[in-house]
Amino acid sequence: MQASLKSIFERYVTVNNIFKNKKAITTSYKPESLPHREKEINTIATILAPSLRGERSSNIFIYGKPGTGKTAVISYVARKLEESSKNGNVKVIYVNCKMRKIADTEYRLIAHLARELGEEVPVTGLPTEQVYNIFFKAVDEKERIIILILDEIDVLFEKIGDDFLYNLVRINENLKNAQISIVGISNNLSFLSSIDPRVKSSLSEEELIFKPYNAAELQNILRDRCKIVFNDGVISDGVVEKCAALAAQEHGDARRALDLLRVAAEIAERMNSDKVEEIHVDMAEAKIDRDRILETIEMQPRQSQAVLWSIIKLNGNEVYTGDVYDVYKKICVDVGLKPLTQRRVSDLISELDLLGIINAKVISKGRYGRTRKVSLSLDNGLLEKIKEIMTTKYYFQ
DNA sequence: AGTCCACAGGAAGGGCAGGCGA
DNA sequence: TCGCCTGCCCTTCCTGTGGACT
Repeated sequence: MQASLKSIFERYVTVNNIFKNKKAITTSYKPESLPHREKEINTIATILAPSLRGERSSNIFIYGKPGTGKTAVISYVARKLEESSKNGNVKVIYVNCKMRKIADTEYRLIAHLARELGEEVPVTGLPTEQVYNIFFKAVDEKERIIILILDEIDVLFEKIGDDFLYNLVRINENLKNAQISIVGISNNLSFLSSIDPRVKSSLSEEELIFKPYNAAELQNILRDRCKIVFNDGVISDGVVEKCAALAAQEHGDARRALDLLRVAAEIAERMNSDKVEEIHVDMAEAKIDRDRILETIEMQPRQSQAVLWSIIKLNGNEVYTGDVYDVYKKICVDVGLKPLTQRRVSDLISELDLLGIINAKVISKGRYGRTRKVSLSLDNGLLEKIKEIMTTKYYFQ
């Protein structure tokens, strides 16, 4: 092993100046206290408490912007509830509806729920009705209360409509032994107004709104976490304040604040610094955005990358859907891809827009038609990096 | 006011893969 | 093996649209 490499590894093994418990700042960490959410915790606990006596509690609909602690609070209460339930008669099932391959179709969602209850359901092949039957049977197997948490429920609704919700909120009518309570979590308040009124009234028997954290609250959250995660004195003055202020600008997102702190500390560690300084937070902010976009682009299917490449090649001009499609067809010939129809390419442009990689705005050019004006939403440094990846790794010319 | 353009975007359905039960 | 089912990606067909032009 080269001497320099050896010294790098040795330094990581022998000294770890910054982190005391790095796991405590990862997304999977479940904190033992949730500052500034005591009221919400108590409210939810009060609503769900009847389940401990074997009675069905009201369904709850929770709304709040990302990073306002919705998932953390409900997971915390659910965990405590399961711990308090004697003979395990309370079962909590948590589903993140944003997860692909788990909850992006009605079949997959119900199959996933059935699997959570120990049933085996094939990935495809069965009629959806049969999967419902398997799930209903598993639920009703014994006397118990099931609390079903559907996180980002609006995402699922957009994909598959509200039939599944209709079936789930009415499930208790057909159960003999068990009862189900549903907790729906959403970032989007208008979601409730777009669902079937019967489903809406059942789903939102209780409603809770999580307000964004302000900068002072975010600072408290970060300071609490710093005590667990970092060694004493490694966080310089102003670092916590800066992370909190940046996250407060983004609708009071605690997750963003913690991410900034974590990445800043990692950068400081990599730079051999004994302390995390404000400059590391600036670098962390740039790195988080950059990594997210690069990772997203690399995960795109080749057709989508070809569309993006055609937009990159046209960058700097007035670019419309028709122009993108013309260049895209040439690129397909160059790299041996079968060109898709304009209709499909139009959808791919929309998807890239949704991912925040490009901006696509529908405009009308009068008698010259209605189209989308497309531009890149990437800074020059990132654009150069993307060009490098696209040409060397994916062979676009 | 009517026409026209270049699409946007919804709906329907084809074709394929993967899987099940008989 | 066959018929049936779902998911996914895609095409085809269609209607709708905003504003420049006539």
